[in-house]
Amino acid sequence: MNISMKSRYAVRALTELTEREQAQPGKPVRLGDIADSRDMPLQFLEQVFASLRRAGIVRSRRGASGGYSLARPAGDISVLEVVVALDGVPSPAECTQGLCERVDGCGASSVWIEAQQALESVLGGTTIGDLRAREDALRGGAPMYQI
Amino acid sequence: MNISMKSRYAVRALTELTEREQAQPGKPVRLGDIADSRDMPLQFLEQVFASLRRAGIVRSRRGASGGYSLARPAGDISVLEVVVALDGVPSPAECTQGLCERVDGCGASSVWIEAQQALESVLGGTTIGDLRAREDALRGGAPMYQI
DNA sequence: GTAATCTTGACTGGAATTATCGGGAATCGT
DNA sequence: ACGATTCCCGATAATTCCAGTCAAGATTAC
Repeated sequence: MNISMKSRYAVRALTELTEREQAQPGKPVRLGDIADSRDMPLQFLEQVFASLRRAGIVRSRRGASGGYSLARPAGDISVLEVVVALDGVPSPAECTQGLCERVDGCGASSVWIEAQQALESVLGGTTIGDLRAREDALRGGAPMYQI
Repeated sequence: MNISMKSRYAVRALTELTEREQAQPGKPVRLGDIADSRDMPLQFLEQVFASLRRAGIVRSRRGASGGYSLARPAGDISVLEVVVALDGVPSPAECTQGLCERVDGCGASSVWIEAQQALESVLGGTTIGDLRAREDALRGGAPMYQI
């Protein structure tokens, strides 16, 4: 169940990235801006985004006025995918990865497997786009559009 | 917070304890027997069972021909309860414990909370008695829980 | 060319995990 | 009473993992 800071930073950062892309479509977003606006260590985020890029979740453009963009629409990127890219498949116990301590007659492994499936179901059913929408809702009826 | 070896040993050990109690009701089971039969370090198990005793899951009897007994029927002991006794509430991210890094406008925390609830639902809905029954099924040659 | 930005790998300090050790206290059979 | 057995408990060691930092390199815009 190792959902580490990497994954959590990644989810927060991707939500921020989505927001900024919506504001200025097509323009890459600097990692420094994301780190600043959500108070995350920049150099740590660099590690995180390197993994996200290898996983095909974001695209990068180097050099001046470079930055990161989503490789796909935010609604097509599940939280599970992000977690897998950074921490691997979230499993409450190693049993679920075929490394059961006692292969024969271990009734316990079934419950860990079920737990893992439940976890995957929740994380796989939520996208970065969903989280972006939830943040809008949390911000109290979108002050920009208030009458 | 992870599901550590302590919790996994505990679940395995309690399943074994249940089996042995069914074979010889009323007789305390030596920890050494449990450790031997499922290949777990005895002194580590002692730590585990100290926690289980404090949590009211098992009862102990000291001295020669002493040992441990279940404090309640195996069907009334949930896996969640065991995990909580050893590792605390299993939460995929600290957000869920009221320690969100960014309280205001963090849409991400909701997904971690949902994940935790799913986890608790699975672990809370399975008892040691269930696992014991599953082992019987596995040994009977009818694998019910394969993926 | 120069500045901005991503890319990569090594490194570190601290914390958590997984035990191990050594003795102590209660209990039973004889 | 006595000794074997078993649980009980605190300290400690070995290992691994995590979160973050550092430093140098590659690529691009201007």
